[in-house]
Amino acid sequence: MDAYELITRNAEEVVTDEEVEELAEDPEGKRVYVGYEPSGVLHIGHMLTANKLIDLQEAGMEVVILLADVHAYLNGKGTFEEIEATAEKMRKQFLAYGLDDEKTEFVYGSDYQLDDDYALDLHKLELDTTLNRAQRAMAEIQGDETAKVSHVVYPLMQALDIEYLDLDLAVGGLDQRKVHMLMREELPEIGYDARPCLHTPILADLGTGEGKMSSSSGVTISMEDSTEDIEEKVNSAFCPPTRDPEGDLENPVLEIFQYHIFPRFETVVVERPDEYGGNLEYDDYEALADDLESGELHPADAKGALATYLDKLVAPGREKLRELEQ
RNA sequence: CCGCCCUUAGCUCAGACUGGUAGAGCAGUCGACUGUAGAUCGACUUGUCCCCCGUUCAAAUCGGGGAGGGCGGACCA
Repeated sequence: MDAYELITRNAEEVVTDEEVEELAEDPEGKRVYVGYEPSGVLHIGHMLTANKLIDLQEAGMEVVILLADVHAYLNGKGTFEEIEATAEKMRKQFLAYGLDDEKTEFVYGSDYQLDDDYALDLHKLELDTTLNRAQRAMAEIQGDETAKVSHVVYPLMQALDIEYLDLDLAVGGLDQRKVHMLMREELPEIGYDARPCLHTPILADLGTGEGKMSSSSGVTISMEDSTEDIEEKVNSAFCPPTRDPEGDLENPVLEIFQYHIFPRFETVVVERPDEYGGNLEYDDYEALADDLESGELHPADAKGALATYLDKLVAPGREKLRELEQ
């Protein structure tokens, strides 16, 4: 797999393709980031962007993880002390998950976001951005809450972070799209370069297969889950024997194979009783999805394998959490 | 500062006028059927009715006070 392919695989959107192609020509030492509001426990959504970061490290890039404590504060997630504690837990789980300690730089937002020059640049952005625009950028992150002033400052800081962390590429879920577009428009207005960005998809709800509605309600897999929890959640997942379920629905089991399992494992072995034809082995996602579609692979067997591999991904983080509690 | 509206199950809300031990839809849980899930049947669960004080035999409901949330306040029409 060449660098460009590795950098862009499984991305839902690349902005712009030309700019990323240029990065891919010499990825060594280029800086990329994802910003996370600290939460004590890593979940499957964090893991999805982390997978992309691992790809980028493999391509030779330097990864910056922003532990966005100030953002969390602005989003009403608690006191700084509380946020700090969860951020540290989060950092350790990312390392346990498989990010390279040598090539990963963890930065707290509060390390630089309270400096004078940052604050002045932020005000410059405020002066240049309409309330309406900032609020729209924030809508996905904010949910149903009534907008506070802190909520409109939030995306402006995200834009500014990309300059202050000296990045070459910004990564995020598709829910970050409007924030990144704001960044691309506004950074040049205050004299900085717009950066390219890369968006991972938002996977469908595991329980219902309903897509595109970011985080919120449904079943989620996290580092807190025991092996049994994972088996149970995966077993109760929506999984018709097809790649394209009726209507707007997606097949979340296939999605997890595509975005979480195959990027991290060379081969996937589906254990199957002789009664149903014995074990199956796959080297890539397409082969597995084809077999599910054709009926060669039964959803129940696919789920068994999915739970096994998901558990392998979660196990180190789960272990780390256990250590931290002692 | 002033005015109006809202607060009841996890969610959206009914019930308040006319006091009598709290309801619906969705969600959730459990069975049946499928070698998964869903769909479909069948059953089940769910409460600080925002808080305090008062009236009353009895308050989600009436009265007073408070909290939280939403919307509004010029001119023009």
